[in-house]
Amino acid sequence: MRIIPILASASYQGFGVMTTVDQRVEERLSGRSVRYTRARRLVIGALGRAEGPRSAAELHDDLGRQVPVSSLYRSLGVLEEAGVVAPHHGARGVTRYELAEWLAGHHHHLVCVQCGAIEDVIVPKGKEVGIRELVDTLARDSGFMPLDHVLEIEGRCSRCA
Amino acid sequence: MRIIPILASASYQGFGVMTTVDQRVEERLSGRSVRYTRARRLVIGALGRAEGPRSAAELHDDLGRQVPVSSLYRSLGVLEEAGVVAPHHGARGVTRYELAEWLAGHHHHLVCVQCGAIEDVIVPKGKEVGIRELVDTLARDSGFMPLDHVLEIEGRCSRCA
DNA sequence: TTCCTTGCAAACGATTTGCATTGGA
DNA sequence: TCCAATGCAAATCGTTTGCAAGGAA
Repeated sequence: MRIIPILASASYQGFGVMTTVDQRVEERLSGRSVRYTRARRLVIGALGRAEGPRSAAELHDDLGRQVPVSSLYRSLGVLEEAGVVAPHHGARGVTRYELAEWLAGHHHHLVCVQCGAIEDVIVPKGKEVGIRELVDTLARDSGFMPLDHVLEIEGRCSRCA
Repeated sequence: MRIIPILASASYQGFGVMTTVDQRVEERLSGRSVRYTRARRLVIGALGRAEGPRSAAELHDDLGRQVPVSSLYRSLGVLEEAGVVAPHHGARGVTRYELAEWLAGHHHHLVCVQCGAIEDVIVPKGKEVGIRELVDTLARDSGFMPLDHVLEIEGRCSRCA
């Protein structure tokens, strides 16, 4: 989520000055009696540094293979349950995770159909409001209760073009 | 894709009167020297009848288990390669397929986070133009070559609400 | 102590593939 | 005819889980 420096930075959304992602996660987890263990901290750190959603295997590499893949799956599961990370389902049945929106800010995805890489993008506020209204209308008209939305832009990234 | 009767119907986009999905697929495949076999016809028929993307397992049921799952995977692979169907990656590593946009018309998805069901929706033309412009801008600004886009609206469907 | 987390390996489920057989242009 | 498509079973690959050991409260 590094692309969104402003939203992801220290003081965001009512958290006082100098509240880091790590601190906000810690607070949320303790409020739910969920331990913020070493492995979980490493995962949050890696996701905070990533440019987009990461899979368990990718995180395993990102973290220098010091955390076994099965533990990553378990950590990701707990963090997802706690609403700290959110899953994204991509090609070849791979699930990638990213920090939840209250941590990373609302954004959309550029998905490379060639190499599978996913990059985050943010939409200018004005446009985003338009999208949200559209989403609400479409959902309501179908008796659907909208919770979130993502605009997935598929194409070829600069490297694969 | 049944939700989009007008776009999916007989005469669409420059194909003469009474051109069915089946005929258009036949034409496209023969133009590429790809056989339109019994299994492939059944798959196209089932997708044409579906309300949204279907997985290999779901198609297996839809077709009364007369086509083995492995054959469905192979048919879907060929049809995807030929640009006749398009994949959608969902929860639990399940890939669902739908007719490509030139057959089904451009649309978006309502994804139920509870049961995983996906429903197609179309956006009024005016709004859709706005989305397309936004997509082009966002992609270009990131050195990305946009090919397609889907607005995924996640929420709870009427049955799960 | 007591409950939660971790690591390893076995289990699972979706998808892919090898191979012998069948089918379509 | 003759290569491509199919069916079945075995193999893959991402992900989940059982179980014993390690940690924190």
